[in-house]
Amino acid sequence: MGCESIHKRVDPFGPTSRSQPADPFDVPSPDRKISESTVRRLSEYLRSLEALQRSGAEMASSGELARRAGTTAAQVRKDLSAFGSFGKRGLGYPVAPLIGNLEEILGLTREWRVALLGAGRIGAALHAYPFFRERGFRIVAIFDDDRDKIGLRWGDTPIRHIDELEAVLAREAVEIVILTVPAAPAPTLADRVAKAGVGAILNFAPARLEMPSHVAVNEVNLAMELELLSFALTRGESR
Amino acid sequence: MGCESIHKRVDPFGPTSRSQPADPFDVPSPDRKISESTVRRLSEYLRSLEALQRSGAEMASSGELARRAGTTAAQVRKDLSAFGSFGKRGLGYPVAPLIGNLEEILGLTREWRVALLGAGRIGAALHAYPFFRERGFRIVAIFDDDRDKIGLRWGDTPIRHIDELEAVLAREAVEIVILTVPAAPAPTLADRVAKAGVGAILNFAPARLEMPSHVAVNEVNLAMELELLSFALTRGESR
DNA sequence: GATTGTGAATTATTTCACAGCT
DNA sequence: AGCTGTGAAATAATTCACAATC
Repeated sequence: MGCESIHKRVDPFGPTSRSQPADPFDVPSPDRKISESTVRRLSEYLRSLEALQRSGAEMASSGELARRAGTTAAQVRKDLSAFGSFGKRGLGYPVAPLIGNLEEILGLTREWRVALLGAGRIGAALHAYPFFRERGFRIVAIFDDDRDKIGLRWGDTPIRHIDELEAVLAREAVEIVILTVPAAPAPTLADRVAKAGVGAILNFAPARLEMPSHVAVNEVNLAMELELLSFALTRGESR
Repeated sequence: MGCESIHKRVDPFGPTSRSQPADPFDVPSPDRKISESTVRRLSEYLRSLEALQRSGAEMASSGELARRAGTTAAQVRKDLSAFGSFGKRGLGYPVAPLIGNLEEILGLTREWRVALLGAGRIGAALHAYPFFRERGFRIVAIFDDDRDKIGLRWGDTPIRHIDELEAVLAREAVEIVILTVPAAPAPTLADRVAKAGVGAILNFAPARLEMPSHVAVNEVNLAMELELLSFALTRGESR
């Protein structure tokens, strides 16, 4: 989208790589291309499975998962089957192992080193969002260009000046940058981030970033989300 | 979508209604169903056109719009042609009038009365986001359940207790609710909001809302957006 | 008996290609 | 000559339906 996405252009859903040999949740890399909508649903399944686990369930059918994730049973099975055979016919999917499989597929079994570019309100909200830590997204650097903010700390992490961007991204081995700056500086900053070797950008600035295809970009446009509702209300009024 | 897209379930993209007779930007309501991805792109075109207008352009070709919005010329023409013939063959689309047309299509020519449900950091960031005002999304009510916050004001708007939800939604004629509460209370609150007659919900809580089909729901899941990048990095590493 | 995994059928979306204006 | 608007073709995503398995 979501879907898109629209916006949301994550290019490198390209073909396969080799999976590590001695992994408790060895997931076969699929040969067919995985669509963004499939990955979004996998993330929903993971959320649903965690809820199921909390409520004590050990097995879950594709129908149950579909109900919780807001899709169809066939869709659930198709999505999962792209990565392997995780279910038992007649019984469903084992909850705990499937959580492990999905974490493996989504790359959530390791820690990701994240930098926040823009220490404004959205940055602050994201920094405080407990989920990020829980899922292994660790904010290791924060940047801003406001001299008044430089040197302040959010938690343990000092706010550094944008001038130090390249040096700190390298030193901290940052892999993902979250861009929460205004639209105007966003494209230039994104270029610098990409040149510094960062492989993924989550962009909250209402600006389109043109990036080399090896950089994954995901756009979150809050304006657009409201406009979508405005459109729905405008057309839906008669129903 | 995104776009495809999971999450982001805005149902009522259903068929047509009558358009008002004496409108400066009378846009024919299309008969075919409009997909969410199309609406998302329309929003991008609007953004691109505004940038073009600022740089003094009077006409824009589908190719130029496509380049800026990150899609193809054919896609731009298809998307726009679903709502009418806005271009001039040989010349392109007139920038200013098309902005008007898109604002009309997206329902941005009127003011929308919005309530914020949850006065935490995400709520604060959204409240401060200047775009909302500019586009006519006016926050007329703020709710929280934290007694310490009740009575505080954000700008002109007092933070009210959730107990007053139904009364204030009705009194303020709220049309859109932005949910920035934790996952646990989200479904119950969404039900109350829907029962109170609100037609659209923008949900930031990581919880699936099951709503009657006349309520448009749009989910923004920040967790998922990062997981998408994690997936891309995990599979893309070899490229 | 229930439920998965998956080709085949269906439906949706995007791209092509070109006739028709300006 | 340049560019739109749009059917037709191609591609992608979803749903169906059923054999295989527990």
